[in-house]
Amino acid sequence: MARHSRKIEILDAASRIVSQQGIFNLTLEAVAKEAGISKGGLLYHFKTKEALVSGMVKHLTDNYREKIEAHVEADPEEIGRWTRAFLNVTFNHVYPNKDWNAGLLAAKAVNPALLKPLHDAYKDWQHKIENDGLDPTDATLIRLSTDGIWLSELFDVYQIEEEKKEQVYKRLSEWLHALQKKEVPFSE
Amino acid sequence: MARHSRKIEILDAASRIVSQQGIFNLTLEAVAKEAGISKGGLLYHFKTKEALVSGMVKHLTDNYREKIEAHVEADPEEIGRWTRAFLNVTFNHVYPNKDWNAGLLAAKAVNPALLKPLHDAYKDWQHKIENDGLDPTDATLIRLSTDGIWLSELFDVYQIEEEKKEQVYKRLSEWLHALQKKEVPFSE
DNA sequence: GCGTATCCACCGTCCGGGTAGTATAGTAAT
DNA sequence: ATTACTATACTACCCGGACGGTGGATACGC
Repeated sequence: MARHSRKIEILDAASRIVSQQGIFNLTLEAVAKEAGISKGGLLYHFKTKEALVSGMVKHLTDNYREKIEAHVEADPEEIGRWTRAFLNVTFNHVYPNKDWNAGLLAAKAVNPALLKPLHDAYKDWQHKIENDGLDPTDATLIRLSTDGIWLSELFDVYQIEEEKKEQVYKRLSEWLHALQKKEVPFSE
Repeated sequence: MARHSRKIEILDAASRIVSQQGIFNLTLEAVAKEAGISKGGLLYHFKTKEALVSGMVKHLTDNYREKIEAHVEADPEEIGRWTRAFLNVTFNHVYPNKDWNAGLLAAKAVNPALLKPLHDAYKDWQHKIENDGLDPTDATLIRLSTDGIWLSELFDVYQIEEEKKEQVYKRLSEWLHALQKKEVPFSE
């Protein structure tokens, strides 16, 4: 058995607890139980609670990064690559997966500085999106709408019907397609 | 002295603690101290911690509602009223005020069901925005971008320069203005 | 116009329960 | 011998909530 995958099992268990039972139930004992491990075993892998939460953020950031990079590489069209990757990955992978939110909430509660890996990823993407061969402000707006869907669902303020959700996604994709036509020269 | 304003002072104190020190420091004692009151006095006004957080959500929802309604009433142009109000109020009042976030985070942590007043407000606004005399999908996109700005800043994943922020706002306003021209018949 | 009863807004303390983290002793596989 | 744990016990602390006050304002009876 890949022994080091145990760490990821623990991270997943922690995420499940946060998304199903909330931050205040993220106790070391609860995580140990959910992961099918003893408290001592948990502390062997993560020396403090903060280290555990830090691991959650790193884990989700790595996954997010991987998915976006894979999408960019598989995209035959150069213009709008990053914006398209961000839209599609966020909408289809991140957004429906409640556990992504758990890391955010846990970090924000325990110590916001732990969000740094995610900040760095976003700084990177924002830069890529602004230099994606599209009008940078329009590309940024597509990014923001996408985040808006994700994050407003996190607080259950989305309040948009399932059917409209698809329409929004379609409209965003079409808009992105149209933006390709009025190409903006790459600035780098 | 308006004695019942004391409740609002307590709510503000609680918000300050959450936004400056995080959820885990939102203890009754800390709130009491920040509000310049004793713990017993605090419990007189809010019988449980949950009641306190519930008060935070209600307070911010009421403020949000008032501001949006005032904006709608002051708007001479009928088409796009609600979308414009949502954009302007969120961008200029809610978004720069960190304390608005505190209520969200506190409720999500303590008991997500406490967010109901805010859900109801959003449900209302979303309905108004979809029937604002504009193309409903485009209007929804404007709403989502606006939320995206607000909420991504909450997790510090905004990562967009100050200057670009204004550009985004301007682009959104222009877009809204352009949408007015290709009017869509009111559906109600 | 004076005593008194009630109520309001608030104070200070105490207690039971829970939690992070430490310690320690042991096990099984490599 | 080291790694990767299990199991249990213990400490030191903290927090929510209950409870029993208290001074001052207001209302009521006579």
